[in-house]
Amino acid sequence: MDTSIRQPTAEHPANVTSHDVARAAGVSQSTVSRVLRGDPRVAAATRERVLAAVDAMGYVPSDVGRSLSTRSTRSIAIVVTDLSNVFYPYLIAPLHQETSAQNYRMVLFTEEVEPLVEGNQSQAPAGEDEISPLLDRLLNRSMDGVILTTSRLDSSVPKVLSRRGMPFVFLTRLVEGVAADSAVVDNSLGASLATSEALRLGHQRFGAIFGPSDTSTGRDRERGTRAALAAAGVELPDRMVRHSPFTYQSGYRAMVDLMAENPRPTVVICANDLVAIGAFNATNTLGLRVPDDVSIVGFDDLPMAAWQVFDLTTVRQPMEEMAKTAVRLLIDRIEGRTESSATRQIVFEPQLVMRGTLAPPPAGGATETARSDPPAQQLTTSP
Amino acid sequence: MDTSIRQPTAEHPANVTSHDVARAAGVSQSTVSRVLRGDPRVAAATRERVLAAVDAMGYVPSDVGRSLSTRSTRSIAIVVTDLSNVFYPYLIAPLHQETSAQNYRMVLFTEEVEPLVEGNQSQAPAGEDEISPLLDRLLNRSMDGVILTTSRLDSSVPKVLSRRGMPFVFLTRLVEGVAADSAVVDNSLGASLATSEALRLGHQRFGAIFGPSDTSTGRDRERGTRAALAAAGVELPDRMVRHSPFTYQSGYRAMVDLMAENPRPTVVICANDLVAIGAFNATNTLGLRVPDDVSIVGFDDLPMAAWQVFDLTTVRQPMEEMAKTAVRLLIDRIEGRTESSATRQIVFEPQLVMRGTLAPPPAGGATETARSDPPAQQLTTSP
DNA sequence: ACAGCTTGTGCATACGTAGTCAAGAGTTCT
DNA sequence: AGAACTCTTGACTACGTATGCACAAGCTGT
Repeated sequence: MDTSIRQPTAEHPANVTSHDVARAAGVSQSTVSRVLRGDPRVAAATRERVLAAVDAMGYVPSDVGRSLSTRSTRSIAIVVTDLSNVFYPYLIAPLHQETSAQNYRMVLFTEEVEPLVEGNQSQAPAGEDEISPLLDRLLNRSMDGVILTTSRLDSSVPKVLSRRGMPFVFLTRLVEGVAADSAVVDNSLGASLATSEALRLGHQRFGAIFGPSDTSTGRDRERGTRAALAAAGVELPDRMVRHSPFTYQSGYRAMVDLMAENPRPTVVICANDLVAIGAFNATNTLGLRVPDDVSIVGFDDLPMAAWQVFDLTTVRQPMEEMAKTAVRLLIDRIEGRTESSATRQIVFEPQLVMRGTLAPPPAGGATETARSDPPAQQLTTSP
Repeated sequence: MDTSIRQPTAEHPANVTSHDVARAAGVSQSTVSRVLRGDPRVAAATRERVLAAVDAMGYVPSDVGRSLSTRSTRSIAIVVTDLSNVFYPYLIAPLHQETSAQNYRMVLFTEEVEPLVEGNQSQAPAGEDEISPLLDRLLNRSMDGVILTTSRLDSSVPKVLSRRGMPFVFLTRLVEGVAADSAVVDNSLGASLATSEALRLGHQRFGAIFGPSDTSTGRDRERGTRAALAAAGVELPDRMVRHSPFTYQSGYRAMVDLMAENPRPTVVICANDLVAIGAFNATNTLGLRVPDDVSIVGFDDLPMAAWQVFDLTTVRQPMEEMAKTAVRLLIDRIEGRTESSATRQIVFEPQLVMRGTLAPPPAGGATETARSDPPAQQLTTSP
């Protein structure tokens, strides 16, 4: 009959548990649990009484208690690198939408560039993994599964997750040599679509700002572009190529750099939209007009690609659909709806979105700066 | 001596617990716990033995077990509305950085517009709160605290959190009538800075695209602009004012609409950068030049405001600092470092960032479309 | 040599929920 | 009327970690 056996920690006043509700309703804790889980084996009258007590006391079941008991946290980890990249919101929004719809929670993690700690316990026992802070947080059973969106090709994370039997899915980027479900666009095809269209419009002098070679997106888009050029017998000399991170700044700088080449390219294929927009702004600074002086092509089709001032020709990848697919693949696996052996690789079709930044090359193909030089200087175009 | 009493659920193969480690190391579970928590009262030799077992078995402590025991989850909820708004990455990135640095986890939630469920249990017992799905997830003790970034002024969430004793902080936007820590910029001052500068440059015919009136940011920025204009005796007729959500699209549309007014404003004060960029793009479509034909001012100073093509004059709010401050305020409160009575309202200084979109009005003050009309038509400028 | 202290360790329990098992009360069937 | 059932409920335990308490062993000082 005492009001409370457990002292309520005084910190969070009303820390009502199912035991408290049970006592108030004059039933056992099991019955409270059954009522709340919707178990049919409860008499209607009892159910009413319990629900009344729940309401009166403002009881909210503890998720932690439930997780411990069910060994499921209904939480999904999203691992990204550069959170401030404008690319992410368009991935995170649909990810959140889908996880939420499936009654899962979404937790963000960033994969720090692993700083290769000095051989602390380098002689770890056979079969053991180095547990980085990130891996620790993914493996401490607070997460039911993981979505990897930004793995570099050499990341150890997927390997460890795989070895530990932690469900995970690749989204956007892949890491090879690890069997896992994935949702990606055909990056190589996308890049070749854009490149082929530029060729069709008559471009012969290509420039490219490719992404980092240690990402599958960077590498595959580069491959697609090179393949399309090779098929057309058009060369892409090294001096027309830059590699840079997927950022505005690096796109800007690479473009300034490329435009100093002589003769300069008539079209520049960019690693993604953000890089392309950086490049676009560089042309603005340099006093060059797009597409009159130089054409630009992006990749992703972010909403801002369609903004009037850019009107960027780009390759669309269905990010929303990809994100939602990734969540579904993952939850299927978490909830055991996937035969554990086979992995599912979902590859989406890219689509070329024609807008205003890709047009035929300037008439004559000569550039302004090239005018003062003898034409076809370093050009080795095969006809 | 039996290898395992508990059958390992067969689902996640290696589900090693501290008991397993203890058995392997020949110590008690308590000792394992103490070693891992860094408790000094453990003999060096024992510590070694335990750590060796931990390594060999790849043991990772269960966060759920720990949370249940410590009644702390080290998780912070971030509540936002429109996740795909480009504004958020610049908030989320520093939030994540700081939570991560303080060894907390960051979980994203969205506040759906509460659909006002039909009076289900409208006669809830006195003092009881309607628990929406969001509130349920915030109150189920899986979160140590909450950062509210987008509350509309009429949101019930802060009130309920407050009544339940759940620590929370307002970031960017406020809700009045609820005592809570907050980190916001002085929106009113910021807007008046921008407006005053436009006045100083000679503008007399103002237009404004204000934000939603049910947000503190929208309302306060509107107030600041109106106050500055009133102080200068300059009118802001209703036909020169639009209210719209904080989005690109709505900025674009409102600007098209405003530019059809006759005479049209010589400067348009925008609710934030995204709206301003929408407005900027609209001028582009309409064939108007910025700032030659019309000046535009934003608010926020997103990185893209500095992009060459925009070069947007705007009011900077230190989002990174604000975000990190919010996290610190919250963690102080969670960890009981704040006297529970007093709340801390941190107000940051806005700063006008002069760039290229704000300049003196067109010479003569007459606009092209106004040329066909008698000048000073509806103008009631006091000298 | 003995009281008192320090150090190191294990035992037992709390945290809040889910779910297993058993038991009591009623019901139906033969 | 007794057997077999169904329905409803409570007692109990598992989940994995942290920690208060007790206790054993070693150590110090007089």
